[in-house]
Amino acid sequence: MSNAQLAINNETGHAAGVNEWLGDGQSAQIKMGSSFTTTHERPLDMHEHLFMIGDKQTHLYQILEGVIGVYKMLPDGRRQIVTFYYPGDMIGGGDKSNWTQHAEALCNAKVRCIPVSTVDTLITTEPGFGQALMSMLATELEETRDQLLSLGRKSALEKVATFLLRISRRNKREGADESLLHLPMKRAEIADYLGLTIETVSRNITKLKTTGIIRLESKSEISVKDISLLEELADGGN
Amino acid sequence: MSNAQLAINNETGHAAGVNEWLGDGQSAQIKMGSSFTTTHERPLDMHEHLFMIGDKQTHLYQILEGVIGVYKMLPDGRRQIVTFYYPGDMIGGGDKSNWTQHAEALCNAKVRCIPVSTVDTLITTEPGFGQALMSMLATELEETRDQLLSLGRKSALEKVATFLLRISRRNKREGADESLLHLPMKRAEIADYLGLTIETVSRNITKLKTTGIIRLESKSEISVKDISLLEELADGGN
DNA sequence: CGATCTTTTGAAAGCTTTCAATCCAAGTGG
DNA sequence: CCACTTGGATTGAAAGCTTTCAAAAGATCG
Repeated sequence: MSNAQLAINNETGHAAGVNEWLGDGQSAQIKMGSSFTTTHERPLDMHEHLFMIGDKQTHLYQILEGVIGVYKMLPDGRRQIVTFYYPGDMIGGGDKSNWTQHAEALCNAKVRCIPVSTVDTLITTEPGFGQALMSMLATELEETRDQLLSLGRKSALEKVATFLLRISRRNKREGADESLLHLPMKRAEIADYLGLTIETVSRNITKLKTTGIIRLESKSEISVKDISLLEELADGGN
Repeated sequence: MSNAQLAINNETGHAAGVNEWLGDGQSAQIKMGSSFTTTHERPLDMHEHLFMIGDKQTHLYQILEGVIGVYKMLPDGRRQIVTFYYPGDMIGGGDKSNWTQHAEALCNAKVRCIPVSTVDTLITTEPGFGQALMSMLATELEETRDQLLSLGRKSALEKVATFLLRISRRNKREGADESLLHLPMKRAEIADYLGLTIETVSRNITKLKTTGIIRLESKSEISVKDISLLEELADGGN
């Protein structure tokens, strides 16, 4: 059970243990005491919605493949992506009966659907499961607060640097190359995540490229040439 | 036990039930099964820190009086306040052993300190307590995501309007006058919460005043003259 | 190879910040 | 009781950064 998928959206490196019960995505079953509960997988095409705001929260989702973007919108169409979920991450865990935002696949994806009733059962029958869920929420809150710092106080260049660094760190944590970043999402989605426009994102990626800090292998493939410089930029270099 | 203090930082109106165990701030004891655990209160002067980043997380705190600001900083001094905690709110509940941000009293305040060991005990002995904590975290995550939308996608005027509206709704929820807003914090703290400068906050409050949407009774006392207009502004008027 | 979607680049406009000065309210001391 | 001091809030003008509008350059797909 120890593999990269064990991470629960844990940017901070916490070993949130929800997957100890939910498995690593290879099995379709969840152990509950001595019995098992069957879940089902759901494939998602690029841009397909997993749920929309107001939908009844019937399941928790574990990302198996691809990346899911969760976002909020203003009535006039402005959009803010609040988080990207990667394989191994769990979506849900709150106590709301309805979703309070939209979730859309940013590329072809696959999720495991766990009925909320199963989750409720696990909480009462499996000691530690509730704690794991709590830990997951706490980690997510922590990351969201970091993002607040980015959106509220960082310049466009710093935001982009922070974003790339976050991907680099995720790679490192999962044993992948921390210098080779894959961006599964479009510039528009990076922009909506960083509170910028497409053009500003593009310009600042170009700036990082010109400075020699990164290299664009392709539009969605970036190699970091100088991580320490990137870190300095991301934290408001000092 | 049913009073305004029951709210757990619940902007969304959720009746998170942690205070069912922790009481309403009038008692110094917590019921644990048939026994009680004693906690202690701690008064805080204006600008006194409740904890600093990196400090060991020894207690959870329940706000009894005043307002506490929780913030993060960049190495060069830029600050982002991630949330304001009001009476009835709980600080903590994550699973981190150390605080990941600073907490400072914005005015004279008082908190009840609950040892983490007590919390751990409550989680295992009091059915429902863990759920209540989880609910609290979920609500906080939700609010933080709303703030992301503000910081990432709203104009300065919209941010200020949203901020005032949030206070108005808190008042309403607690049975206070939704049209008379008391701002316990300085402009500088509003600015650090909204990702703006003091001057921009001031200018936009003036703008709201000039438009007749609000009236400044004093520097920290605002009366809302047209709530629906304020709401329209806050949500990106359409 | 043409059509379409995405990214990049350029130039002007706009909004927020920065820098500076003034205003205000509260507290202090004579 | 009235200057005087002080910290905070407001207002003004210029600078700066990001957005907007527009167009060109790349990709992708049939």
